[in-house]
Amino acid sequence: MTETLTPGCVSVIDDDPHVRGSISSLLRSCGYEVRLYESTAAYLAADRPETRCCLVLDVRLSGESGLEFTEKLARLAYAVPVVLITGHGDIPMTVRGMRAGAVDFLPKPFDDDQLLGAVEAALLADLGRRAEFERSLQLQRQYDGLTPREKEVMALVVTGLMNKQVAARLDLSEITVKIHRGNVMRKMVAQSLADLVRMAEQLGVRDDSIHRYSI
Amino acid sequence: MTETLTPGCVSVIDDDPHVRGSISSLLRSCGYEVRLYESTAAYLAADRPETRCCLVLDVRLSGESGLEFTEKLARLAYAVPVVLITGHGDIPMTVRGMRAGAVDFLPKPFDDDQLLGAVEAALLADLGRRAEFERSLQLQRQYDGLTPREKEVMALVVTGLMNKQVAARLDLSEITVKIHRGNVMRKMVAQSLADLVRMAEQLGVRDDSIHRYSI
DNA sequence: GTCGCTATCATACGCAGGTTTGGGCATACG
DNA sequence: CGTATGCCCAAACCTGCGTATGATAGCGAC
Repeated sequence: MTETLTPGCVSVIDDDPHVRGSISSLLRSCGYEVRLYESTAAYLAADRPETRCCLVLDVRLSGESGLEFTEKLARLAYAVPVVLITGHGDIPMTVRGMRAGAVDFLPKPFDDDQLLGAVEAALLADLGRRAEFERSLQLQRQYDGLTPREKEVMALVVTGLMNKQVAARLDLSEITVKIHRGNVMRKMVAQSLADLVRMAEQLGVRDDSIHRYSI
Repeated sequence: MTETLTPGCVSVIDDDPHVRGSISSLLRSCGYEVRLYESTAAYLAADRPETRCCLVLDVRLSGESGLEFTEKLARLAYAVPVVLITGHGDIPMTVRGMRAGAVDFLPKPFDDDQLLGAVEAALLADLGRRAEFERSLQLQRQYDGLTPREKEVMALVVTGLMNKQVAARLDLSEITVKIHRGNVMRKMVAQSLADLVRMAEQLGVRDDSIHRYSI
């Protein structure tokens, strides 16, 4: 019965071998790739899956708690979607898990369909997140290729300053600003100022010394 | 003991008069303005507070459930932060509430401090949300003031097209595009193309007929 | 019908953006 | 020491943008 819509890799972290086994057999029977870990440390030590993936994580673990780990993951640039499961859950724990960005929070025992639904949602979430992450990584690589001066010029240009104003602010001649600006456009592979502005927005690049009138 | 950091108005919706009364006295003693309702319908019928505000909402209500109401609120442009409270909560209910965007989910009975903390967090959230809402409202008003043609020109301009290209796409002469473009800048109160691009981003204005190479 | 708004276009001027060519200076790396 | 890189500037040139000024035309409101 392989009716999986979005195939992918599910990493299961649970310190109970029996739980790992039953979840594993369920997911595998549906066509998912499954990797099993007994602790968050073991998971971190392993390689990341290349394909779409998610995490099924027990809240109560011997080492680091599943909640703490979820919160830690949320602080990363690229967070894997997490499905939390627990045998002894309560409402405050659920609140904390969901706040940390968990896709779902399932109290044991749960139906097969509940877990499958949560895993499916998590893999679907990873689809979009992964694409966005790749884009922002590429953008960051381009931005890192700029020289310090070019970054300064870019920050001022995307705030809407004219070359003349940029030159005054950086104590340069206008022609120099034009050259830097041209370099920025080429290195960032921006085909228009509008493009560059959107890239800067996504990178969080802006001039701190200016108080903007809008946004 | 008025040690409130962010004063504001708390609307309490609970069908139990006793609960309303006790929550009310607690919040009032801390300096909050409190309004009491016995149903979501009664809340909707009343005026919205002008100041910073939040909602304390019982999950189990006689009419519309608190969860449904929270989900409905979340679909609005400007959603009031909600603190959910319940006497008979479980984990799936908590998951649903938090997914709907609730700030907190408190099982009864709760400590005074728990409610106060949640209300404080909700009011703080409303601070930022309210400012952002005002800005986007203002922006929308300006955008609505554009003529259809001006909106078309704006959409193409912020994607990075030159006047010449915009003219070709709309089958106009370049000078006409320039005039429309000037009108757009003036009506949107944008001081630079960069400003206009950011405004368009926030408004969700973009040209659908073009496949963008980035973002 | 007249007023006002929208939309269209033309000519022309001034300013801003962008590139090329060419040059000078400092620093870092081998 | 030579080379590369980053940074700076200038003259010249082309293109694009923005704004007058002026003119025509359709359309809805009063």
